[in-house]
Amino acid sequence: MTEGVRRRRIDGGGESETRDALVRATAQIMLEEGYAAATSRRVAARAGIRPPLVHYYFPTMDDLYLAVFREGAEANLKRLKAALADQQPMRAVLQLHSDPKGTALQMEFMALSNHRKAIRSEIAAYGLRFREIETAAFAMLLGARGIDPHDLPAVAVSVAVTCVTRTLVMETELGITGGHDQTRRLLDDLVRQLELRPSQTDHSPD
Amino acid sequence: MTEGVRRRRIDGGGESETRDALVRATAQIMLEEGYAAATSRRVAARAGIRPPLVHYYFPTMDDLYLAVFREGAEANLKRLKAALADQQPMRAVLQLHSDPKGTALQMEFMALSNHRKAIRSEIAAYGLRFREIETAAFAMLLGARGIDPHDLPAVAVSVAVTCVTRTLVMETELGITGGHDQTRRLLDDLVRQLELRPSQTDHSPD
DNA sequence: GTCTATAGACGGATAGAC
DNA sequence: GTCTATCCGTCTATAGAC
Repeated sequence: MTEGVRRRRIDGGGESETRDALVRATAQIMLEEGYAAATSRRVAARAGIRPPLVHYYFPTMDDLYLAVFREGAEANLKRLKAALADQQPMRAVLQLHSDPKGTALQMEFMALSNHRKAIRSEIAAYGLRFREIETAAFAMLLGARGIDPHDLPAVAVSVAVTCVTRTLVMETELGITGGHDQTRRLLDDLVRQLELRPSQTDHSPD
Repeated sequence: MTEGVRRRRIDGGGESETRDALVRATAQIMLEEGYAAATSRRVAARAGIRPPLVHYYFPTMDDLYLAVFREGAEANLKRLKAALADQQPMRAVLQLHSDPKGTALQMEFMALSNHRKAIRSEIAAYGLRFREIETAAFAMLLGARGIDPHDLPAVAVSVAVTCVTRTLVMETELGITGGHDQTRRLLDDLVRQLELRPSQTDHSPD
């Protein structure tokens, strides 16, 4: 198996310990100090290697950023599918959406995509895939409840869940939490209609 | 942050044409290419001056970023107050929240604040002020409609409006628009209760 | 107020030894 | 695969002439 001079190993994870350490280090730095701090020298230091080795695994920094995004996105889609297979899928999905690290990383990549066009399309593609899967699952839940899609479209629930959870996480990171509980209750009112509880426990005082 | 040696004119706008041009240029570059592209050299070029002059008006780049944020925030609060005084306040507020440029700039500053702590507290303070004003106004509208704050808290409406509009704008920028119309309808259902249309103003309890 | 010149740090990326 | 050494570009910021 001969390797081209310029075509280096920027493929999927699990093949090289160093490569995986680099991806992990980059994600951590992006989370802690923002994407602008994830320079080749700093990710190398965090991963315990020398800077030039970064370019052995990732010819350009964009390749590294894309690897971080792709592996995070793939892991997230796996988590989504697991959540949708949960006994209380809505509870599990809301919990997944409310993960602070996932949201923060997503924000960093959105900012990055502002001047790295290669990353922008990747984010959009992932966002579409995520929403399609979630919407299909919600549609089934709504259908099982006999809810008319015209009254409450599954895609609207998916979008609304994304909107509320993401913004609440961002504000919480900033230190703003006023009104969050009340807003979550609003979302719960919307979302409770989709939850088929195993024991139909009703604890909502109407 | 270097403190004290040189105290230059980094105060409010309107006093220097060059200073205002710098602030405008910085905002434009942040919008078009992201905050990382708003370097001293590039904002100088866009403003038609030489790089060192940037530091005459703004000792550090953080000072410049803060000026951009402060002036944008102040203008936005003015717009909010005008919208709340509109005959159809909810329509006007929703329109204000849906401004793509305002949202995009806000996102850039949130990303910036990740590793520029001085900016973080400024954003939080502005966010709190904005929400307080909006919530107070919504509370009056809800009260005029005789709606129990326990059923629909004004602060929850304010948060929900922020959540949905901001996320929809961000997704639209990315090229994702599926489900947006349906979600807006959902928000409208929530928000319509607050709108006192001119044709219905004769019905005002309390 | 605006400029030229430049210091000094940091960054991406490559060559080539081992 | 990993290293040392290095090139070259860009950045923030300052000094000082005008």
